Amino acid sequence: MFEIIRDIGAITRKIEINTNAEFRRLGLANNAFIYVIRSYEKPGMFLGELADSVQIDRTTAFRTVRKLVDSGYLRLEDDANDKRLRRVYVTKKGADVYPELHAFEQHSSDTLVSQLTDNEKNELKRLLGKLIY
Amino acid sequence: MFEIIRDIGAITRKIEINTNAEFRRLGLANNAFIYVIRSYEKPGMFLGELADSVQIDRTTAFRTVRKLVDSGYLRLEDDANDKRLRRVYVTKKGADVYPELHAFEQHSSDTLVSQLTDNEKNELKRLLGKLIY
DNA sequence: TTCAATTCATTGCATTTGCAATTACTTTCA
DNA sequence: TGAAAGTAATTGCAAATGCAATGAATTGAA
Repeated sequence: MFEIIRDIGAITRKIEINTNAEFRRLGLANNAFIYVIRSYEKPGMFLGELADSVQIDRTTAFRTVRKLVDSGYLRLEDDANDKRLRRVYVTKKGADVYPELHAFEQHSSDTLVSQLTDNEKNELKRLLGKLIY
Repeated sequence: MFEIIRDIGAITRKIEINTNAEFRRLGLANNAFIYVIRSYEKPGMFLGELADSVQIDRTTAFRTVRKLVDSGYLRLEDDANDKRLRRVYVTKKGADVYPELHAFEQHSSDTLVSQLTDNEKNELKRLLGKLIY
């Protein structure tokens, strides 16, 4: 059953290479596009929460977010109650680029599952949702 | 359907972090363990072939393999017919460590699919095999 | 209520990464 | 055959990465 791990590892690396190449022109390579997408969809996550949600090392995530703040895609806001937390939001620039990012993600996904029937697509989604990691 | 891409990305990153932590003591972090496993199972791939089979950048793969040659896990052999090619084999040291590497991979995989029935496991494997990447 | 354990963000540092370029074959095709 | 195109391995270099450590804030348990 280890083929599952190998398959998803290879798929992930291939998609990351493609997507980073696609968004390098926007300054969103090195998986930076991920943070813009997630912050748009769920505004106000704190840094560690955001990192954990995509399973990226917190220090790497921290530095990428800082870069995205510098380049104007994201902004940070101190939490009112817990002084440790800094919450992440997209700026207008981030919101403006979201549709393009998401469309490419959608396109990558469509290509990936293009040989599956609709039933199989749903089944795959369901099964992936049951995985424990 | 983009959830599929997100799920497998997060799973892959999480598993890589775990596995790298596990095999750092053997000098096999940074995905180095992957090359030992693959070279053991399919001896004689040339460098680019090995890199492509796991979807890792060829230059990164090249440097990792060189490190593994230096540390005694792998060895290279010039191809007899095509002078460009260098084929990769495990050494005794590499072969000796393979069972442990594969057992951990097996264990990670078992944990991942532990909430699935046997039928679901087989179905997941089948569906992943149909993906285009 | 106090102090130990936990959880944040952040930094230091050595290592790794990967794009772009180079060199050395090999293959193709006119 | 011979030049052009394609495919290896390899290197240069700037940037990214991630483990380990730090300090500040919060939580929990006695």
